Amino acid sequence: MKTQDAPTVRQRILDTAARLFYQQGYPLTGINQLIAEAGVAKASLYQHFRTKDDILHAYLQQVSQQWFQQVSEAVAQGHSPKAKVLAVFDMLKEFLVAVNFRGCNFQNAVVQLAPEEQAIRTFIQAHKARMGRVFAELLADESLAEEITLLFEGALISSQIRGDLTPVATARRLVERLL
Amino acid sequence: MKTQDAPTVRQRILDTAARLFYQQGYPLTGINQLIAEAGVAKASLYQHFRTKDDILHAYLQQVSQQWFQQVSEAVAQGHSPKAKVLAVFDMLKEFLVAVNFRGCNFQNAVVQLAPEEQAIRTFIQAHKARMGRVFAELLADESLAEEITLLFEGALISSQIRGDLTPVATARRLVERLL
DNA sequence: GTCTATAGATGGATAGAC
DNA sequence: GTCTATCCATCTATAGAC
Repeated sequence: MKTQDAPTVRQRILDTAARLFYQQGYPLTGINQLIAEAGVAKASLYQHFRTKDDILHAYLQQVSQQWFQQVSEAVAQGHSPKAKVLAVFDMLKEFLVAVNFRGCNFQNAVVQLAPEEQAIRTFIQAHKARMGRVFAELLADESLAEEITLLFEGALISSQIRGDLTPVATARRLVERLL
Repeated sequence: MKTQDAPTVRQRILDTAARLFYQQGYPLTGINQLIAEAGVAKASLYQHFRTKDDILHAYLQQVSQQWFQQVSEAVAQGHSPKAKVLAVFDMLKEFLVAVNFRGCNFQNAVVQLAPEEQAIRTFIQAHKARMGRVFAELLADESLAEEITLLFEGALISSQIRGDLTPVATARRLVERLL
């Protein structure tokens, strides 16, 4: 492995892409702005990524990894299945405040995708399926886990639209009653 | 009122915009494609709308009106509050199949908005608030209505991501239990 | 209302020099 | 890896002629 300092450039591109794609949206973020803010040359970018779509894919992979890192930390805090599930909803609260209610990276990406980008759509489906499995493994009740996943998704998009935490509070309240 | 044939051009633009914005997304749909498919001249378009944003706004207003038309038809079919609420979820099923799981016009729009387009974001919030009131008036239970609204939103986005109806079925099942 | 022409910016992507 | 120059397409919007 001779890639020792290469990660620096690639990582700077990915971090900048993560910020811009999330704040402005994927179609509204141009390559020119991306390289300007990342401080890399255009030729360097195209040495690490073949297309803009490749950057989107790599960025989503990175964010997915970070997301499940946060999820498992939240799960570790609860001392019962019920407490673990509720801890995930508490994590969601903190997350939304931290990102200023810009919603879910994956929901946002799927909405902004062009019809032909099937590979990325598939990746997002896998991410969401994995999130569903987190609840399913905690609860050992497939049907209940589906309901909670649905409330989680609803809380994500609704809080983004409203710009406040009330949907998460509503979801958490109902989850507590269901468990 | 001298506007008797003017609606034709304006309406053709709006209908085409509705189709393209919904299928391809707002940023990915260009004015040039819009006028080409609507069969109007560019100068004509700018006679009816000041900016592309104005078209988005008018399109959302039109779709919102049509949406609540469908909702009240669904509500009219039920013979009890519970049946009326469930009828709305049945309507959602038909809607999603008809549009091939492209999701909610308003959720999609809010995700694709640039940060500065506050007026349109406000309109979408009002649309969703009105949808919440539909459930609230049927149930006379504010907190229960919020939960059902949340399940509705979750079913919308989840079915879009998955590309099937299982989230709506899950939502409907839980709603039936809650009522 | 239509048509064409064009402005002026920006899009993604490539090539060559260093 | 950097820089600059450039390709061609597309973007929103305006102007002028008919």
